[in-house]
Amino acid sequence: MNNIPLSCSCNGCLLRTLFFENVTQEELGIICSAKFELSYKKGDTIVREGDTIANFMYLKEGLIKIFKTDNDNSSQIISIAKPMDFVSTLTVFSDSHYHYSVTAIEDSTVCCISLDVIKGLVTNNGKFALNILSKISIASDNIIKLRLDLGKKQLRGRIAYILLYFSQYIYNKMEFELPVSRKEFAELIGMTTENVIRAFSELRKDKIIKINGKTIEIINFEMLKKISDLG
Amino acid sequence: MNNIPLSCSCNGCLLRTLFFENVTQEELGIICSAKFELSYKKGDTIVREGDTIANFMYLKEGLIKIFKTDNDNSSQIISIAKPMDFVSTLTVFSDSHYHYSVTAIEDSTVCCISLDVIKGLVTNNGKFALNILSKISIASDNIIKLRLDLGKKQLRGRIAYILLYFSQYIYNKMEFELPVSRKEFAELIGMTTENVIRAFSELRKDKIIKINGKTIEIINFEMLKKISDLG
DNA sequence: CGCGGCTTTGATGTTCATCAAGTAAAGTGG
DNA sequence: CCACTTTACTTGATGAACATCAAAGCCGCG
Repeated sequence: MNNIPLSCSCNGCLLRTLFFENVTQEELGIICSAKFELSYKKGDTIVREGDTIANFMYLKEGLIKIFKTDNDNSSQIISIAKPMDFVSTLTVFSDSHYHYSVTAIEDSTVCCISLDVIKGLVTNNGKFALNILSKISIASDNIIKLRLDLGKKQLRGRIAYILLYFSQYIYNKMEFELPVSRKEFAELIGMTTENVIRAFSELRKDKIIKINGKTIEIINFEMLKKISDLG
Repeated sequence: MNNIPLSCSCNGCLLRTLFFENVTQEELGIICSAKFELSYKKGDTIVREGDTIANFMYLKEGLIKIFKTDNDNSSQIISIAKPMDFVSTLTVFSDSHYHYSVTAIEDSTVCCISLDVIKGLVTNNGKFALNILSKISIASDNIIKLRLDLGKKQLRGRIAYILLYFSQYIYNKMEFELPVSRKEFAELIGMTTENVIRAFSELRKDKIIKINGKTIEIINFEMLKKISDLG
């Protein structure tokens, strides 16, 4: 009954444990032959606001930003997604067109499965449906929590919060390459580029972080956490 | 095969068209006997952050606020929900406890169905599952859109935006009773009570709105829309 | 090599929070 | 029902936080 060719890359893929725990071997065979992977270089556009939604996409490798462009040339970054996160944003099941754009901020690999195939699975496999519901809810709630948390902090608190987010949630290291420009950082926390830079400089002068271009090292974690919590 | 008693209130309920379009008469019978309605007076707590989630709840009548309380005694209002909207917030399918609190801001009626019953329907009825997925996505996306829109505006823009939200989305009238206090308005847009009042006064002086206590009348719609759009 | 975008710092003005103080409204207990 | 307390509302004055404008150095890329 195992319909997956041994050569299929789905066999060793971590994403299986995320979404496809509850599917039969037969269903996995369908997914495996229907799926295709796309690679993107840093800076490449993966999804453009207004595009028709055809595929269910999630991130296998890399890092992406989900954002919205305004009439003028300013943007708001909604969230940063890491491997195992949705790419397709939340409107996959509720609209035929994307509400937001997605761009790779590191070299990335995206796994795509036709939305029709996924909808077929949801229709025929109740456990899969419940699992997807749960995953969608978590993804939404994370974004809402991010926006609420940022909304009640001011500049320094927001900066500290996002630095900790990168350090703990994305890289799990005290030293890391900032994957976004100062401008993008500003677009993520809703402040100006200049003030992001100023806050960085202050944190450096106060010996809370070390900065070398895009490389950030957290040298006073406790203080950074305090600034994030109180500020 | 019609298992709904003619006396059952589900028969004439608008909520049926929202969630239960795709269920069989038999399934509707199950829902009908499992559901129960709860009434709340203005100011009553419907859900408290941290409570165990037992029911799938949506608003039949009234108006509610979904909010989060901080360690100190300040709150952030996440959104205002009107009839046909979710009450249970988004974590129903992803966590066993509520992340947010819900309070009635007008006399309200909530329809409750055991979460087990809903999960059973999702498992056995694929079309129902897809419909729930779609509704959950829309609810999430609306909240995210609200937070993003507010985030890029300043005081006057936020005030105008929310006034239009009440006028157009909730009441569909140019004159309405503001369902929230000045303090709650401030908690919704993330500014202080004093500045909300000041902005109201300015809009009144500029003859864009009339204010009489909680009664608001929009007398220059175009200008209010311009303020909302531009900032 | 030079252009454009990113980064950095400083100076200036706007927007907003905070503090203070007073009025109005609404609930509470005798 | 009235005195009392509390909560909501309102305005002004002040300072802090932040955006904007300006200028200069840096870097990558055609």
